[in-house]
Formats: sequence, C-alpha cells, structure tokens
Amino acid sequence: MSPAEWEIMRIIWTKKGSSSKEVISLMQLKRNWSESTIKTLLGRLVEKKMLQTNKEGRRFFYQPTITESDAMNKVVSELFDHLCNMKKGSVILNLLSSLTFSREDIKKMQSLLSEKMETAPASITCDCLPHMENCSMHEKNC
Amino acid sequence: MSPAEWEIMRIIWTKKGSSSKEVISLMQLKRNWSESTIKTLLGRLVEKKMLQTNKEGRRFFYQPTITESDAMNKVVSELFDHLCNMKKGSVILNLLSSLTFSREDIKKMQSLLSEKMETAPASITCDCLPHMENCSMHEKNC
DNA sequence: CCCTTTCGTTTACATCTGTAGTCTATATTC
DNA sequence: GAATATAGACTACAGATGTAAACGAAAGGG
Repeated sequence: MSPAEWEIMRIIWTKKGSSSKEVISLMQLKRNWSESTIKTLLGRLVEKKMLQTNKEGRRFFYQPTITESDAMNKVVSELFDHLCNMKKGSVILNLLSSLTFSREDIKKMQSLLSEKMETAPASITCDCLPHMENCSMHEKNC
Repeated sequence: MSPAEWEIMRIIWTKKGSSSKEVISLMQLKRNWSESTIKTLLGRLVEKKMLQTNKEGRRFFYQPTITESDAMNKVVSELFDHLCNMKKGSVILNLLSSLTFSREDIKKMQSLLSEKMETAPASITCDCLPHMENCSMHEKNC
C-alpha cells in the first residue's frame, strides 16, 4: 500500500466502510486531490484486495479486508525487519519519547518490559552484514 | 531511500565506508543482485546525497552523509506520523513484544515510561479523519 | 606500450505511484 | 421519455524503483 493509498484506507477504516462519494468529500477536506485521483486510488486498493466492494444499485460501498491495527502492525514490523538489530532499542526509545500514550498503554508497556527484563541479554548484535562463517571481525560488525 | 538502497546503506554504515567492490561482494552474499544493479544503486545514493565519495586514484570510497541511527529514527518517525494516533500505543506494544532488547535499553525505556506516566492522558483520540468544526460524531471518530 | 581487467557512467525497460482527464452506462429529474 | 448528473472504468503520463546490459576510460600486467 502506497502512502496515498494509506490515507484513503484511514478514512474507510475509521468510518467502517464508505461510498466513494464519502471518501472523496472527506479526503478533499485534507488534501487537494481531484475526484479522479481518489477514484483511481480506490480502484487500486480494490485491485490489491485491500478493499472489497458491495454493490448497492450502481454504486459501491467499500470495506476494508484487513483491520487498521493489523495493517499498522504489519507495516511497522516489516520496516523494523530491515533495520539494524542493535539499534532497534534506541529507535523505540526515540519513538517513546516523542509520542504521547494513554496511561493504560503505558501500564501495558511497563508490565511487558518487566517481563522481558527477566530474559533480556546484556547486548544485541548487529545484523547489518550478511553472516560469514570465517569471520575475521568481531563484536558489533559481524 | 528505497528498500534496495537501504540494504546498500546498511553495509556502508556498518563498515564505516567502503569501495564499490566491497559493497558488491558483501551484498552478493545476501542478495542475488548483479554487479550492475549494485552499481546503479550506489550511483543513485550518491545522487540523493546519502553517500559522498572520496576519489582514490580512479575508484571511489563511499561514505554515508547521515548516521544509521539518524536515518532509522527518521524513517520510523515518518512512518508513525501517518498512522492512527489512537493505535500507536498498541503498535509499539506489539513491537516490544516481538523484539529482543538489551537490559540496558529496557532500563532506559522503563525510566522514560515512568516519567511519561506522570503526565499521560487517560486516552488518546483518533486523528484519521480530517478535523471538522461542526462535527456530529463524537469520541474516537472525530 | 598494448592488452585486459576494472570501475564508474549511460542507457534500458518494466512496474509502481501520484496525479488527473475522458468516456460510458446508469440514475434521477422534469 | 429526454435531459442531465453521476459513478465507476479506461486512458495518460511523468517520476521513482528494481533490475541489468553495454560502454568508455583508466590502471595494472607483461
């Protein structure tokens, strides 16, 4: 899903399904996109099976085929999969410090962290280079 | 930076600069890319000013113009900027539970969280729809 | 000093993405 | 029923990306 498509999905997720008309008017409050553009994006999302349609007369009612949470977890995990292992901790630190969370979410994070602490290693190794059997380097870079 | 380019950068970051030869051989241990492909990617990274070159004779020694940590923080923050506010907490929960962190990182997260807890709100509102003044909906979806 | 290897540059091309105009068939209105 | 408004489909096109071959100039070998 491309960034523009993601914007469209957010509307449909939040409204739990919508007609193209609705998506168009909501989207146009936010972005200067033409009707056409939004229709194209809706069409592509259907092709990609991110949306399914229910025909009502000649119009479509668009519904997501995946929940917003699942989609968010997916993109975020995929991004993290390609980042240096050793530095993921500090990246999350950075995120934590720049965002605002509800007390409930913080509590959950805290208990998860105490749990993780019990089995946490002293350090994490970098996985940026392909692993080589006869590696002459040590520590971080192998 | 595209995903393929990111792969190249990881190598150069980790080795703190390299010749194209080195990038090519390391990369080929991991991906089935032709020499040409890797050269193209290096060229594009230079165009995009992600890499700078030092000429040594007629070859180049490629060096990053941004640190890996800075780049990671940037992409991750940009991704989060376009995700539903209300659900960022659970996304991070999901990340925390699927990754392994060093005890040191966990400690830092814990102290950051206790600090944040003091001013944390009871709930976070969704920002998926453009904000409308005369909003007839309430709670999560407005 | 020629030959070959090597490295960077140029060119190539399909697919995806952002952006949008046009067309067609169907609804809706008078 | 004819005129008009619509919704979705089709077409378009430039720029980014993945992928790679071909080319040219310089370096190293003999």
